[in-house]
Amino acid sequence: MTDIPKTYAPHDIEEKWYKFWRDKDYFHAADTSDKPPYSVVIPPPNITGSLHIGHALDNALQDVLIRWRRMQGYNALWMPGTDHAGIVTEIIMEKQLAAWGTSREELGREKFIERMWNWKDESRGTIIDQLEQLGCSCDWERERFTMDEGLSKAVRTAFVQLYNDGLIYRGEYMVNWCPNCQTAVSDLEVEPVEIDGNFYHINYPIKDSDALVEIATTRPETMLGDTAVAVHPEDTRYQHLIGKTAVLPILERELPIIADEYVDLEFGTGALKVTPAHDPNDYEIGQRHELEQVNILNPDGSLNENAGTKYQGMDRFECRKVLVEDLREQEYLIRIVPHPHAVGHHDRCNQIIEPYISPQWYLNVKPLAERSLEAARRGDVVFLPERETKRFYQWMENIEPWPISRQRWWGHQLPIWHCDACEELTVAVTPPSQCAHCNSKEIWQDEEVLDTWFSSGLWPFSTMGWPDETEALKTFYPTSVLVTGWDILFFWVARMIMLGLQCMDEVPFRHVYLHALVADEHGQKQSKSKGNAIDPVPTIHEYGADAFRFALVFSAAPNPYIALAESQIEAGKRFANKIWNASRLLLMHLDDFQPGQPTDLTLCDRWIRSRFNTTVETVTTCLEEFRFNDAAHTLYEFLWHEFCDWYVELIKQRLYYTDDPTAKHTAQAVASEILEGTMRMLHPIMPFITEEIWQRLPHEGESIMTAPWPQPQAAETDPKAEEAMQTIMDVIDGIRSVRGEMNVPPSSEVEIRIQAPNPETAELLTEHLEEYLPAFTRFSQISIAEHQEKPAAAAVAVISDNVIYIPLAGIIDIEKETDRLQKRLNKVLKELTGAQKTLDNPNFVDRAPEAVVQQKRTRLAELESEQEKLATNLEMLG
RNA sequence: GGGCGGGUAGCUCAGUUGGCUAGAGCGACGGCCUUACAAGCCGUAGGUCACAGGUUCAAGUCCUGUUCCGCCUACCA
Repeated sequence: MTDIPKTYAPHDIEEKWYKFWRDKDYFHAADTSDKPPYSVVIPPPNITGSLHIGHALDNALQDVLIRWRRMQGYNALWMPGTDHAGIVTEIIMEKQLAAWGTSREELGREKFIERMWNWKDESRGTIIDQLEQLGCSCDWERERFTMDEGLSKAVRTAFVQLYNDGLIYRGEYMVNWCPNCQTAVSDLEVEPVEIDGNFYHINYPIKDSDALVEIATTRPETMLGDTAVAVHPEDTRYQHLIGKTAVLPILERELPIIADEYVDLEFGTGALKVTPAHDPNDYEIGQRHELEQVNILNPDGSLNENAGTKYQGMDRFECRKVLVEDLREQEYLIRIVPHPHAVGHHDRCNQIIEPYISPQWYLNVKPLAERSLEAARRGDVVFLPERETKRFYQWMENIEPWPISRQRWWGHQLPIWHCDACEELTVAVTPPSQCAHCNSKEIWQDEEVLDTWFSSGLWPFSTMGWPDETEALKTFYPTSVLVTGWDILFFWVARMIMLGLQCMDEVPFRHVYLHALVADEHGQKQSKSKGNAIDPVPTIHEYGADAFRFALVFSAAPNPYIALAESQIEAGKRFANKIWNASRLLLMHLDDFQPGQPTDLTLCDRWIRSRFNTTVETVTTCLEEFRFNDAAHTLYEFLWHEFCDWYVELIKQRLYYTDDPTAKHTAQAVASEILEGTMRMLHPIMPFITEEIWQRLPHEGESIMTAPWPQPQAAETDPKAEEAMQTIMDVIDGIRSVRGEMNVPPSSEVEIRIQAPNPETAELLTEHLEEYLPAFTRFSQISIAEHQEKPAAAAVAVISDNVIYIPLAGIIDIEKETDRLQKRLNKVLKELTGAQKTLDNPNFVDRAPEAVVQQKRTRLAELESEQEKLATNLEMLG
């Protein structure tokens, strides 16, 4: 037992235990079991990605829940897997190809996809390995990938169902087009970014007159696609122009001047150029007035033939520059006014999005959203923290059709076949050999792929084998809780709820816990470019997985952001070391321990058992309520500041020196029992160190992972022991405080005289203090009596109605002692006045609960006693 | 424009349905290498809980307003 290293070295044990758990198959949850089910599906990380701190938090919390429920006796499934992450992954690959001097077009679709799969196979291990390093107890034999065969079938099945229900349709509308990625994206993928733009004021001549109308635009190049000018119908400035025709500068296209209430009288010049093909509002106006749509852009963002020969082929931003110069030269340009405004950027590549009309596939989510809202309102799914419910409602209530097609290659190809013969569509789960309408063999599959979030939306049931009716689905669906960051509530959580209700007729999870995003220690978002990101892997290496996990869980308050400082991880490491060393001490004195029930329990034994019992209750409640940080905090406080600071110190006497084998045995038994139980409670947060220590302690079973979660034992709650210990600890603190403040060196032995007017207190202190005190401070002799004479030149501490005298001849400084006591007295007086005032108020006595009043009275009496004793002693100092 | 969250110790943050003396980690200061731990131990200082009202016997906690910060959402060219 003495071969335990002095400091905790995480690396030596982490790998060992993880392998042990896996070999024992503890992570696996059976499809059928007598145990009640508990299930969580992992938010699948990008298969080609690596673990960042947000993942670390997310998965640490899931592992806490899973390990805890598993210990509670649930058949706990943590379903792992990865996501193909369509566009981002493809962009990274394209960059790599460019570096190799080639491109996806050059390779062709088939070769490109082949490369993607190779890359996927190579990099899969990275993120999985990182999750393992973190200690995640995922059921690895169930690992899934969004593009594996089963999940692909699920995607096609869901698509076909939705199509047959008339919810999927194709249409040519205005979409957010990313010229860089050359695909449509949904509203959610567009991030408005404030830029320092300009307002370009331009004169449009009125046909057959010298009059001009001044318009203002932030995107002058779109004028090449203008097909009207609009004013507000009640705008007196422009009444005379309505119905007339303006002439587009440069292209000289004729533009009807129309009246539309959309136009804001106050904004700009009040006259709006209308570009139905390149602005969502103008598109609507165009629909209302049956305006022509002139598309001036190619998919790559360059200008097409409709823009005129001069501008054709230019990129849109280059065109803007040239065009503005031309307008200036031809005296159409009036002025350029700086105008900061938000412009949509693609969240995956950060390039400016263009509104663009193109044929896309849409999912009409409105009916699914209504069902989801009903389910949420009924409480079938509960959001935590509660404020997230409102966000969910708000988004669901204002939901727009979801454009689900992407003009990319990496992803699930639409299960749609076009027929060259009859031009009808065949939509099927399995590839058809002929057209369903005319039986022609001249069919080909649509080249587009689905939005990645479509397959992610099926994740809670596709991973369990849907559309097959598997045992896993029967057992584990709906899952118990989904744990993820609030930033993907709409992207992912909302879609899973909609698709879960659609495909499974039941919400995918009962609870959604939306945790914080991790920021740095100053509340700044962590990002690689800022250089303030904490990288989990080196962090685990430096501090250990347990320390890192503890820091994450300890910080996981229900806030939108966590400011995680390196110092908190450091604190986690120190905590691990504390656990290690407390265990080390105990283990060094367990050589002769024969497991068995402790017999003669002393006061402190009963106290620590009672405190442990309370801790079990608190921690369990915290976890039930997803208050992870409170759970961690409670355990930290108990283990460090109660068990280590007091209990362990108190039993050293019995462990080291006693000749009484029963006394020693009791100390050994209680201490190991408490530590063992605490390790079990701490296991979900710090799995490795707790297993290592648990294995060395007396225990039942082969792993802490499968050991039962501690149950509160009502019989061990002992308020009397807690009260008595509290009194003793207060007295000890009083003595320590005097010594500390008077700078009495720890080595010097002082005399202690305690006046305890209450006979019960006097008896308690007489019985225990002499025994307990040596663990905390040195003294030559101690006397406890109901009355004491104050020795000359003594320092004084007042604890409730007890007075502690410490004669300090030669050390004591009258002035310093006077200051010290006066300061205490002031503090007491301040609180006393307040308490007196409260109790003098008849309304308080009448209306406050009896317990609160009684509490206040007790406190007042205590304060009066302290005040009196402090005053007397001050007087004696002269 | 609409909505949400926040302002508590030098820093980062806890503070369950209003009710004991507002707490923790880190940092600061003073003292200790006491055979589990200096990644430690002991002690000390530091807060008119953003501001102004209100409800209540009682407000960091509930309500109203003001202000500052952050975020989400939205079609102002």
